[in-house]
Amino acid sequence: MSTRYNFRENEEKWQAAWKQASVYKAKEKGSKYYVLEMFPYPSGRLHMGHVRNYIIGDVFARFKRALGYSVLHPMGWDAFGLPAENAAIQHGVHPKTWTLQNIQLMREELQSLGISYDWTREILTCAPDYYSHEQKIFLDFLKQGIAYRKESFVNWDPVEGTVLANEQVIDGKGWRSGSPIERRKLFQWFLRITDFSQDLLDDLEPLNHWPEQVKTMQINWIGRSEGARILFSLIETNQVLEVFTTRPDTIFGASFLGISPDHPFVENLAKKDPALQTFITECRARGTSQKEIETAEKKGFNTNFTVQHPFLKNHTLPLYVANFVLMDYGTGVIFGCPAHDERDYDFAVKYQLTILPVIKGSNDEPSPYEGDGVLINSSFLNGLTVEQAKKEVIHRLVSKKLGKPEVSYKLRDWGISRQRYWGCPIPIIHCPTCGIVPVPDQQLPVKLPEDVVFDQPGNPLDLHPTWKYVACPTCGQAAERETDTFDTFFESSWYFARFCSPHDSAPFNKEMAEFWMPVDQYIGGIEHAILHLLYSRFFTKALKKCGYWDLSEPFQNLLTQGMVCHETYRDQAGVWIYPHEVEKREGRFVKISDGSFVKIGRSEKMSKSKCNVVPAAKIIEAYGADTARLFMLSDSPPERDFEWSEAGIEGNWRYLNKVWRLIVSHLINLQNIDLSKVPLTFTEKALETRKHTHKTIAHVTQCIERFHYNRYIAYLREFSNHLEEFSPSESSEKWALYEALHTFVLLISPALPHLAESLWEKLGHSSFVINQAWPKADPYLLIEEKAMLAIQINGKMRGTLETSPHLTEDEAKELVLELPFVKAQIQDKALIKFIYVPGRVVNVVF
RNA sequence: GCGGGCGUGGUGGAAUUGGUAGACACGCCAGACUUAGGAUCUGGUGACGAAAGUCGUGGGGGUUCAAGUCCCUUCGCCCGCACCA
Repeated sequence: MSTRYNFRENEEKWQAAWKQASVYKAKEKGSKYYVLEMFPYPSGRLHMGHVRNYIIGDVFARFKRALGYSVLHPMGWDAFGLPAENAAIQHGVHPKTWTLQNIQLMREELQSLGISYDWTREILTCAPDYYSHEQKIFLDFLKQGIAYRKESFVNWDPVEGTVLANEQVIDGKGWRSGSPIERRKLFQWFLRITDFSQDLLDDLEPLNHWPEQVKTMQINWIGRSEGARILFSLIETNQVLEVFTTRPDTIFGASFLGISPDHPFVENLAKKDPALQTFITECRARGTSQKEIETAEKKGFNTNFTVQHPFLKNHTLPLYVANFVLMDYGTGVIFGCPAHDERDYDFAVKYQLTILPVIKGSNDEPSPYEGDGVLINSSFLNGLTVEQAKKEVIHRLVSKKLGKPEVSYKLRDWGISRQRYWGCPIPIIHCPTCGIVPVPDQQLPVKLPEDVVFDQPGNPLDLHPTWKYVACPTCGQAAERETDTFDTFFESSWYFARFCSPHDSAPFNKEMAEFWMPVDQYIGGIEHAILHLLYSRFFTKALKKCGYWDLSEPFQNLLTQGMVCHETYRDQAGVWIYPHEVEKREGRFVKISDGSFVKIGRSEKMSKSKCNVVPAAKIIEAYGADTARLFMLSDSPPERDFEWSEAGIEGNWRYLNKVWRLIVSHLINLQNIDLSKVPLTFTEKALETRKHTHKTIAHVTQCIERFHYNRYIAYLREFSNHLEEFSPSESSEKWALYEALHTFVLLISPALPHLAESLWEKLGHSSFVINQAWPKADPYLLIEEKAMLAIQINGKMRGTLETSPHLTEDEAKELVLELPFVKAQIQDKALIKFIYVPGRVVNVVF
């Protein structure tokens, strides 16, 4: 009898059998459960981060299937994106070829993991069959006023003559050219996500099964704040500048007005002021990323204009152009109150502006003081609290017609134009006569041309010799196609809907979508906490507005999983090297090629640049899918980072074999008895095993429901340790063993589906274990009659006492105070307190 | 800079949400067995101590009969910041 489990043979066998029987095909009947993992970008090979994500989802999908749900568990490819174009530039391979090859490889790897996907629903976002639908969706957005065009900034590389992604801007310079980047304005398409700000905020609250931190991040991102809009008139002209502030109460501490360099007023002014023009150019000599803008040194430019203070006659404030004032937030103009705002304070110190405290805290706080307090130096506001003062100022502004209350959001409209080839073409035609003309429905899809070249800077679509030249659909005159493509977040904002009816001629079938949606359990990386999830939520609402469905939120439950990390290694020269180039010899790590010592770095997120990646395919090849699955599940809870190690995978491989031996070696104990009859009485030993079996069912079920997968595996190990030592001597014990082994195999099946099938077969079944119902724990076998009571004296642990968990406080007191070690400690001192938590702890305080 | 997290033995992590810290493993140590293996089995393993015991959940302070868990403060690391996906 083989003592080793042949994973290669068995995994292949069961994968083929499942496929043959179409067991994972989703059917629209009964109670549905939609499990979705974030689909991958086909970057080349499946990495451990993907593997972890899909295994987490698979365990849950299999569990729900066993509980009797109709499960939808699909997979697809987020196939448009920048890396394909980079590959085209670097290696001369066409983005489509590169992408499809990657998908082919990754699909095979994914299938070898034995994940329960319904592959008949596979989606490729780069296929016209997918992206044509989003052109339709875009045109519907346009009709509803959700899509529009405006000018906005991009990262411009003046050497390459190309727009760069933020990722391609490193320290303010282009990644290839090394040339300083400038912000340049371009007409681009936007989606009015800001129209949904309040809905996106309000609908977050009932999402009880989303991680609190994700909700908090989204709330902060949307950034609702209540404040006031205040009008300031310029002394020198009769113009008015509008300021949004959340601190109108500090108006008497205002010492300057700061205006964004990108404000139209400033741009106008600069036409006649070369010095200001130079200042603006300086401010724009960096990328568009928020981090870059906010960490830049604070700089100002005195316009020599002044504005009238709304409440103080003969009091004016200087107007500075300030690089830290963002045009995208509020009105692009602020009033600076240096005594009570950090940034204003720094600015005032630099430009020697007045710093007048107007709020007094309870102590003498150092400037700037951003806390609560009582108003001082503030005319009619003196003595009021901050809250009261805000109300009063707004009231007075309204009566003077110099302002009004206002709610503002940090959330900005979503720019979806990309000046790139490998994306979905925006279905718009620019006509010199008719202007912007949507491509008519019957002319959809606008397909991406394949005959493009990447040997010159700029967008290959724009440079294509013929593609963009078309007749205007309205007047028939010569016109040009829009050559920008969609942001690839567009594809991932509705793919979950497409999965419900992936071959439908509409973007999705309403009936099907309303059957499967919302996604019951969504799983993906925490790095998507804001953008992808917010955009998908927005799309769901926008699609509702366009009549696609009657749904407001796409994802009922959300699990954000942690990253997969690995130790990093460097050779003697300090060059990063891969784990497979390293070996442990006599307790030290050496480079296999030359035996030199290897420097071990700390564990970091697996990345190609640090060479600490372990390819999924290699692991599956060496240990099999079930071992990889087990390791991924057993070591860390899903939401935490996962530490990949050679020792870890080895240990789990050994456990797999242990399970195999456990069942196989017990088979002899199940012979020659009638297992179909439940015995009327059980020996104490049999009963103990039965209790263990049912407690394990209860524990495991709860652990899986709560995604405590590492504890799920821990309970299985504890149970198998028990079963290893169990040797039945009479028939009720044999029956208890039979029950235990069958239950064990059922319980491991979501985690180790191939091994479970093999063992199920060994136990004499010809059906699939994955089609079996999930076991139910017998409540009578879960009852505890004994509890270990912890005895504390003055809060310190001093011993334990085995008792019934149902003792009354008086009974417990009587028992505990008679214990010798308790008596010895108390002696004749008076008892002050006796604390009793039934079944858990007593604390004797004297 | 702004927003959100995390921190428990040599290692990954447990700890019915304030009630016996270290479940379950990995590693290590000792032993057994053997057709000498990437095998299996048994025992040990938080630190200090001969023991009684003392100390222990990044550091400091606090609340409580009782703190890994709650509060304040501090340090370190990670994620996101709107054109990577």
